[in-house]
Amino acid sequence: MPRGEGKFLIKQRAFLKLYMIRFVEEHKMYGMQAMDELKTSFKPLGYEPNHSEIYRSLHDLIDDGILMRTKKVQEGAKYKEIVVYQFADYEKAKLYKKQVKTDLDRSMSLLRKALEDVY
Amino acid sequence: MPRGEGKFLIKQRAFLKLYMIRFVEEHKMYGMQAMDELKTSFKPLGYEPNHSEIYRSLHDLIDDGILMRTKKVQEGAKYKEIVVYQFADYEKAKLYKKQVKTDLDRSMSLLRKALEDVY
DNA sequence: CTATGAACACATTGTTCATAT
DNA sequence: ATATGAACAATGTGTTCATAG
Repeated sequence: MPRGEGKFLIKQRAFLKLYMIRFVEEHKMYGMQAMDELKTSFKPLGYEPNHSEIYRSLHDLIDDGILMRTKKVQEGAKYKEIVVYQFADYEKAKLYKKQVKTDLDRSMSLLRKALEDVY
Repeated sequence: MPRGEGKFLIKQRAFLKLYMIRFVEEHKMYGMQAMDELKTSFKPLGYEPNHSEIYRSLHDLIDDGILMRTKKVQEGAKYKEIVVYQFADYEKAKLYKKQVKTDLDRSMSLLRKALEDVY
C-alpha cells in the first residue's frame, strides 16, 4: 500500500513498539519479560502477543535507530546472557511516540464512529 | 491463527460487513454507492476503503447466509444492471451485528488502555 | 527448561486486470 | 466513463524450527 493513504486501524507492530519504548524508559527490559507482562496485562481483553511479534518490534526499533542492544548476564546462578536495550536516540523515540499517539487517536475515532453510526 | 485466541484489533472486513448490513437496513444499497459514501464519510479520518474490500464484504455476507443478491435496472436512461441486496436472514444479521459490537468494544478497550499506559 | 532469532506458512488486504454496460 | 468481479501481489502476523545456554 503506497503512502499512508486509505489506511484502516493502527498495526499491531506499531502498538507493540510503543510498549517496548515504554519498557525501556522504565529500565525493565528484555524480550521475554516484556512478552509476559503484556500477556498478563492484555489477557483480560483477549489479546496475547506472541514472542515473534515482540522480537520483531524490538528489531524494528533498532533499525529505526531508536534503540540499541546490550548483552548482560542474567542474575542468579545461571550465567545466561540476555539481551537488554537502551535508547540509541531518545529524541527519535519521543517523536515516534508522538506519531503513534496520532494513529491511536485516529483509530479510536474510527471505532467510535462505527459504534455511533450503527448501534 | 486458531481460535479467537491472541487476537488484536477488529479486522477491516468485519468493520465493513457491519456497514453493509446497515446500508441494506436503510434500503440504499449497491456496491459503488456504499463505497462512495464510506469514502466521503471516513476520509477526514484518513480511511478510504477500496472497491475490492467492499465487494469482498458483500460476498462474505452472502456466503454467511445473511444477504442475498438481486439484479435491478438502474434508473435513468442508461439501462445498466446493478446488483442490489436484501436480507436472506435478518436474525442472522442481527446476531452478526451483536458479535461485531463485542469486538468493537474490545478493540476500543485495547486502544484506550495503550493511551492510558503510555501517555 | 528459558531466551533469542530466523524461516516458513497462512491470512488479510491492496493493486491490477477482465468484462459488461 | 461506471459497476462488478476475479487474479495477482504485497504485507502483516502466527507457527514452527534452530541455536545457545
